[in-house]
Amino acid sequence: MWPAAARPAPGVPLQGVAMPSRSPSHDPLDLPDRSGLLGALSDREFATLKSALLARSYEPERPLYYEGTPSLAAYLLQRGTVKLWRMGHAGDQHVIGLRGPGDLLGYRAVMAGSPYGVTAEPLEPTIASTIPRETFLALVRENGQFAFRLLESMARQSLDTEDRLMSRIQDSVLRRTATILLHLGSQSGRASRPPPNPCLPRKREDLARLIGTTPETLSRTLHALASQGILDLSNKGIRVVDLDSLRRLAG
Amino acid sequence: MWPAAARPAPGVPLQGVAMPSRSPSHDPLDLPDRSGLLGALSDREFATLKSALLARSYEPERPLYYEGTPSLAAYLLQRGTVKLWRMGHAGDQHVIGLRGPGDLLGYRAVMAGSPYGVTAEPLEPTIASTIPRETFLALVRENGQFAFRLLESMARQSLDTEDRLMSRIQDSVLRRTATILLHLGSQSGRASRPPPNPCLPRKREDLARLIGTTPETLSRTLHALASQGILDLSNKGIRVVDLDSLRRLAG
DNA sequence: CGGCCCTTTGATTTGAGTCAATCGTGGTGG
DNA sequence: CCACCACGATTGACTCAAATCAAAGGGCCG
Repeated sequence: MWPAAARPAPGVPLQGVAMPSRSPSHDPLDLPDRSGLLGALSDREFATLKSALLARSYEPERPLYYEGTPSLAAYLLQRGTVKLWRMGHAGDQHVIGLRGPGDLLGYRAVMAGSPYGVTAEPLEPTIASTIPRETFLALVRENGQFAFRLLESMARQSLDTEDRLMSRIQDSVLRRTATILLHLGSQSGRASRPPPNPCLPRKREDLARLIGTTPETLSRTLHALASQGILDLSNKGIRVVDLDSLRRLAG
Repeated sequence: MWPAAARPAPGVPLQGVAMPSRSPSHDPLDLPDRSGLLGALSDREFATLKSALLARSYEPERPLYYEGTPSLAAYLLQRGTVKLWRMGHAGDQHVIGLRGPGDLLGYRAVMAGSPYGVTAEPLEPTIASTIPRETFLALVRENGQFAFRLLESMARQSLDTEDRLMSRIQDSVLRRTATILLHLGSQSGRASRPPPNPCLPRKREDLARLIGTTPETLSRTLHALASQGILDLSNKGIRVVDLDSLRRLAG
């Protein structure tokens, strides 16, 4: 069903599979809050939901759920970053998007009544609450405002995903590389002036997969950019030298 | 904003811009019915909606709306087939999907509050009702069941689109061709035994864009399949001869 | 009959993947 | 302290699917 590499390695112990309960109110990150999507819930609904939730922690690379498996629940991400990817025929990963704290995961499959369309894999230690399928559906059915917000959210994400996939279909590796470099560079807050950008995957392979290419091709692309003085690849770290040229390449 | 070729040609008169009202019950195709998504509406809502609707006919190749323009309305498709496509950097079309009678168009952009993500272009003479943005949003806000059905529908379409785009990223033209042939063949109800399949775009170029390739490559692929006795390309119409082989190729 | 499209066929190009060899670097143990 | 190893990064050579460019073929309709 899923590639061996992605399956939980039997030998590796799971740390903190069941989240120990924390102090109930002083660490908001560990409890769902009502900002964002959940803001539409009434007090009663929120209370009901909380009682049905099962908060867990997840280790990096141990997915919350797997593409192709029955969608038994939605997940409310409370802490950490999760990468959503689809498996290629050769078992390779195609990253569809990233999600962060406050995001709701897996609800699309739940609403469609289909298996999960992606695998949701934490990039770092992550905490998420499980919302069982029926609980979630009841919530949507009974709360029009919640449904409305969900619609807005799903519509935006759908457009966003479509953009990302279209880019992979029609843009050259060079252009996609430039785009990612720009995107990842800016997203790290105060830009990439401090030489090593913490947001860029350290390994070439990870960056390559994010762009949707191979390490070899990425290497060539990066060095081509470096030889034009657009990047600086001095050991450990990619630094953008000529931001304007990079923007031009990204279109 | 959009390519000149796709913009409405100013000189061509629109036939039947305002749909004349027909006998109220004997031609259901020309009036919105309450099957499908609209089934969730109450009598009152349905009446209100009908009074707000503006039914129009559209000529082939004259889009209902254009990618990148403000999403002013959703459209209820009543007759005809509409192709949804995104523009490539070179102005080329990338077909995202097809929609038929009963489908709701453009609601994703309306819900997201963004410009349309695609261009909706009729493949044949088409009739559709315009649902102004605010009317639509009010409907969704006030009718939880409608919102719920919309969520289900959007979730399914989103997964479907993602599948289609992923397939374009990682499958060969041969495989994609086989898949489309299968898909379009079965979707036309009582299969493709009557020689010409009405659902297949009659022009090679449209089919090619749907598969995500060029007419030249599609022609080669089709004839390769024909020479293996899998297809019959006798003039006017593609007929599937060896369904099993086609399934095998589609994976 | 003669255009006009659309389709097909042929020849060539090309971007990127694959396979394979080499290079660097940092960690390890002798 | 240094040789050596392991692993990732780089470079090179080759392959390949599909796009592109270019040139015929058909049909169909006025």
